[in-house]
Amino acid sequence: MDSLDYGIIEHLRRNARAGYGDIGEEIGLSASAVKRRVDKLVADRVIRGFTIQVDPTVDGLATEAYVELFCRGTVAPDELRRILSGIPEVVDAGTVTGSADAIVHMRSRDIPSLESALEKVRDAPNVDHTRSAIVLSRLISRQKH
Amino acid sequence: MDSLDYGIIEHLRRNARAGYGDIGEEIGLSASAVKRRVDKLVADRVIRGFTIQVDPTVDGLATEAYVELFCRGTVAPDELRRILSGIPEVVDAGTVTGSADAIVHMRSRDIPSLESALEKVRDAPNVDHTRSAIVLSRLISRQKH
DNA sequence: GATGAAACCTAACCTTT
DNA sequence: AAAGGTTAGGTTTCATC
Repeated sequence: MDSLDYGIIEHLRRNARAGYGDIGEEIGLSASAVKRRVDKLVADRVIRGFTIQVDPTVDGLATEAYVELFCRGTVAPDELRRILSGIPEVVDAGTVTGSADAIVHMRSRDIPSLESALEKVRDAPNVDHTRSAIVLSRLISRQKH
Repeated sequence: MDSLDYGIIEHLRRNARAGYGDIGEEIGLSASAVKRRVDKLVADRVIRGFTIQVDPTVDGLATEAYVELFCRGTVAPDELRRILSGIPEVVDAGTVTGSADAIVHMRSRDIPSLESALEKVRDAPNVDHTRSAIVLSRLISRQKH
């Protein structure tokens, strides 16, 4: 991971379909050298995948909530991860400092489907209760990792 | 936007570098038909961009927090957006129901840089106070929209 | 959907450090 | 050995029909 790799990642972030030649021109390498580095970055899982950013309305996932999760006793992060990974509406989650054990960001089609996803979260073992804040209007949405 | 377009989007989400021929094989279209559709999806801003998913540790943004934002009086969402968009550490934010006015997801290098970013949020006009929950361990991180 | 020229990807081989 | 350049082939893209 040197500055050339960072340059490649930076370029691919802006345009994942860029040609190796184009990238090489920017950072000062030949196309094949760039390809070798990209292949290595993918093999090393530095680059996790090539994807597209899509207009959110296409998914019809217009309803969002930030949910605080309160557990009974101590719950292992791995167990929480296992539970939450089975709920597709969970976009983002982490254990946190403060009175809640975790914060879960959920995205769903509408309020009823959000509610049923929330029930799945609440029905998990050791989950005591949740506190939800429904998103009224999205302010920032930056595409990061 | 018919089912073929959805198929194309689905395929490109999994692999943004897929060839038009490969995509066409899956959905039953010729390579040129796929290219025309992809070009149109990009022109119509349904596809917003082609990008990569990168190992988060590469960015060195290891510290995260969910911050509740409490404002004085009423604050227009547009004003909040203007303020928050100037703070690069803000990954994600939305106005919400409940006692807080907004929830802001921040990502930063370390605790000191998170703190200074938080100060920028708090120093914004009409922001009364904030309540932060620092992320201890990331549980889920799904690449959506 | 098909065609053909231009661009690109890819792997093998060579050079340099 | 490790990393970049060069070349040649096969494939893909892209404009046109």
